[in-house]
Amino acid sequence: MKWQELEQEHCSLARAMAVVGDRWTLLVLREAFLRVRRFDDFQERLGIARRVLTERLKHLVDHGVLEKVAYSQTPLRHEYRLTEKGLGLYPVIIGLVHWGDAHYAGKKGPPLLHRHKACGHDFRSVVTCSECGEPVDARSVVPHPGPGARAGERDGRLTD
Amino acid sequence: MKWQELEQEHCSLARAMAVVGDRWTLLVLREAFLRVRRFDDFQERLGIARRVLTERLKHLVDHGVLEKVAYSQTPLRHEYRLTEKGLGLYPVIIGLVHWGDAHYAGKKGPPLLHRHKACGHDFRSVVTCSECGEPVDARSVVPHPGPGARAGERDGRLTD
DNA sequence: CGATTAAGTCTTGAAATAAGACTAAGTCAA
DNA sequence: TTGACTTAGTCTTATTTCAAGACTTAATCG
Repeated sequence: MKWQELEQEHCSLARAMAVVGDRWTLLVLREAFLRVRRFDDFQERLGIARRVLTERLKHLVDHGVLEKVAYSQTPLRHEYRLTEKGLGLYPVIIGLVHWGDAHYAGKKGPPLLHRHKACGHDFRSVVTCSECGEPVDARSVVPHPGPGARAGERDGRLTD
Repeated sequence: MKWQELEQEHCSLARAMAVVGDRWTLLVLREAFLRVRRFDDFQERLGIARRVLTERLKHLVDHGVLEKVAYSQTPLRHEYRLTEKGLGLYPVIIGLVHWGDAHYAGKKGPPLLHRHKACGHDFRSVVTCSECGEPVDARSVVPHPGPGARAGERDGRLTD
């Protein structure tokens, strides 16, 4: 399968991966969530090849994850900001960070903590059910075909 | 930056990306969460090049995300199963799926729904704060250096 | 025996990446 | 008004990775 064909895939994860699933994109977004906005800042902090960064930023802008906003008219300069759609990736980012913290932090603990403004505490993210509010993990979920499933869809199968 | 150098990085997200951040790995894990376990099944469902699949599975096994378990002695055959560490990636997977559902599902709705066994409802994942239980989004979080931060760490900076 | 299954390995041409030099257009300081 | 600097890229080249699919190995099945 070619990578671009992913966008045509039926699965939501595949489509999400077509947008954010390459080696660099989530690292670019990490920086964006840390309020990095300018080309050279992304480049320097990540050590990414400039040509690749150009392409990734364009891809993210094309998909509405970032927007290019002028912050100066003379000379004309732009910066990249997360859109609402981009902010919607926060659960993914924080999930990866907390998984990394859990398994790869050194003895001293994680390099970065996250404080919840509303309650003032450093927190871990807990995924809960939108319907009952209880925490959810992989074993407590059963996937099944939804309204957008095609006939013969294999996903959601429960065979074992 | 070379891709392998990511493992040396200090940031938890970077380290997580070194394990699961390539084009194919999260799709392999999606299948694993759908209880796909065998080489040929992964290969066929994903259309991934066999050489690349071999490499990815080995990488995931080396990092303790999957484990290789014999399910037959004669002939000797193995399957790949998620470990506890691998199951810990569920929040990331479900986050990506729900983001994909929100932005890329067709008119009919998402192709796959997720039922919470405990309450019996199809649900969306809601990220909440481990300390106060309230929902959390990007804007309600302030990152700041943690115990594992190095002097001069740039992450967590709040400059704007 | 010959076909089939499972889990890979190997080969080859095509595509993506890393590293860093170079460019364009404007600002600032002397 | 020249020369250094800033920002946001583009371009080039060598290296690495990937896609596609043929081939391999070892055992079972009919």
